[in-house]
Amino acid sequence: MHKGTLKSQQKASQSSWIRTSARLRKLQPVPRRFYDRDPKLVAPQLLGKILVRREGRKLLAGRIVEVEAYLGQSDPASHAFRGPTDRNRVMFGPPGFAYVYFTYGMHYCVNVTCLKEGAAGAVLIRALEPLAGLEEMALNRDLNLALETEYVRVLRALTSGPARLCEALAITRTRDDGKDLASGDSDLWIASDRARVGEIAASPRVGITQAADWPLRFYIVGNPFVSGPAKRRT
DNA sequence: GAGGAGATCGTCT
DNA sequence: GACGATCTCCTCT
Repeated sequence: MHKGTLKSQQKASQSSWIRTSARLRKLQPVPRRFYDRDPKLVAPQLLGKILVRREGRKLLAGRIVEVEAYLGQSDPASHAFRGPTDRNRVMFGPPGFAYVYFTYGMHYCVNVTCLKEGAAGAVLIRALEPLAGLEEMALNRDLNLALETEYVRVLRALTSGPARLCEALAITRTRDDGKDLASGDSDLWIASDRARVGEIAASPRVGITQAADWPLRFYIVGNPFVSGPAKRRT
């Protein structure tokens, strides 16, 4: 996508969301039964849903544009492959909850749990298209959205990656691991505005060494907020 | 634009 | 003690 096009489209999208942010507060969370299925089915249908963070009176929100499915104890790449531990305990609980883990000594990543209690599927949220609370997200990421010349680059860097989006939405293990994402009473939840999603593609998951060729990464084709180099985004 | 290396610490073996 | 569901910066082409 042309940089100018991205900028104008995003600004239009953002302003329309600011006008309708009251509507966001009224959106129903995606119900728990949605997650009570095979992560392979949940993952592509999670695209287009909205991850919402409440920070006091402010709402930070982004549309999910890239995910990965992890199949639990049948998946060598899953943290749950070797059974329950202190770290992955949430994955073995009921569906629709946040599994937040810490990796590479400095990053958090967030999953939503799938399948009934005892089975450990999850979907990793890899990228968001920012919709509301962009200034707060930039602040959380220690980035500056005010620089006109840097706007497009900074905008894309806000939430295009699993650790980036966690930083933007201030998601940490201490604060959010085990949080109910299917409840509007939570300060972190997933909502649906029934927006149309474009073409969806599947590819191998990123950054893993086991089951590295399983096509369990799903993303919206052509969306500029999908993570990774341009050749991986389309 | 592509590729490589360093950062940094929780988790697991 | 080794590794990792990552990101950023720097160098090279």
